[in-house]
Amino acid sequence: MALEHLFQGSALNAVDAKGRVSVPAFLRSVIERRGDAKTIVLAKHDAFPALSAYDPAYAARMHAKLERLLEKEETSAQAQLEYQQRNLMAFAATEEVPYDSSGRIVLPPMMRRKGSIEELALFLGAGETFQIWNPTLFLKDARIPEDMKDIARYRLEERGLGA
Amino acid sequence: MALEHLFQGSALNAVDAKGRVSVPAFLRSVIERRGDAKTIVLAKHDAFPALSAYDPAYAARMHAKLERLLEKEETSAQAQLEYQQRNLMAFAATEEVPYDSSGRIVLPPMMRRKGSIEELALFLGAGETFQIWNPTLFLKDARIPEDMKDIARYRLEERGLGA
DNA sequence: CCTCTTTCCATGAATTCCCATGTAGTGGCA
DNA sequence: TGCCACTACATGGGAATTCATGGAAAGAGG
Repeated sequence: MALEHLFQGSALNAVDAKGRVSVPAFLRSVIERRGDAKTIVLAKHDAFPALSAYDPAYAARMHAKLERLLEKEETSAQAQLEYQQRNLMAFAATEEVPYDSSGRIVLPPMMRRKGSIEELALFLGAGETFQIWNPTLFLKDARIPEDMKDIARYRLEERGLGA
Repeated sequence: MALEHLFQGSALNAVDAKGRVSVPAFLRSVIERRGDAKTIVLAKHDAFPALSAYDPAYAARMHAKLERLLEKEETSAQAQLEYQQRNLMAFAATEEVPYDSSGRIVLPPMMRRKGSIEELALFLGAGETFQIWNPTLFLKDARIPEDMKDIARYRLEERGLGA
């Protein structure tokens, strides 16, 4: 996968009273290069108390991969069930949200809660996907390297917040 | 294959006294992008006590797929029988229902019963198809991952129901 | 004529769209 | 090199639309 199609960089944006957030322009440009949808897919991150986000084309590839797996493996009841579960997680537990001409999405209330997002959203590029964090939780999480936290601190200072 | 336009997201809608339910707008938009029918096809889900639903175009593709399977293994009488059964299930055991201008369908009584749907219908995107559950049964089913149940619980709370 | 079904209208809430503003970064030009 | 338009972005507010949902009216069938 070409480098110019990977999500990278970081930004800290405000979430307004209506739940709107600007998706950083540098992430949007990657989304639009990877496919031409002006939409992102949101999911609860499976390891962190944050959200994971990606473009619809990525979601479609995940689906295709699941289907191929199912057809290969013998149709044991166990394999069938696992397929059903993963499929539900991949689609029912995610939400596709469009961003408007100014690049904003509205964080669906459910996602906002699952990701514990409050008034600030920390965007972090992660290659095939990117993450959206509550910066406070990010700084608290013991699993996050100090260097990464420095980035978050920098973004907070830049805004005159944090300290 | 139509990798774009997959069903995703979740919603909990009311079923009124006449058996009417609003199909969530985000699912309708996928249906109409996949083909231009304002109709959904309902079937009993083959693994869960719920309904499976999709667009007419998907039904047609399933049929084509079954036919191809048959031609491949034409020699086997066993395969013939399986084909007949699956074809019957795919068509006789399904109902196609149109939704009106406000996006509502009337759940056919038989389907309502097969899916054990009462006064609430939980819609879950599942990629090529979506599911319609009685939220109570969903929460009871041991095969459903806890993360998925959280979503159902959230949708119930949102409505001031459940816990 | 009565019952069941489908169509139409009504409404409140939620969501989307559109325009306005501040700010920062870019490049041109004297 | 210092100043000034110009543009891209993030953000705010309010207006206009859409959505889910209830109920009434109209139509079909027995």
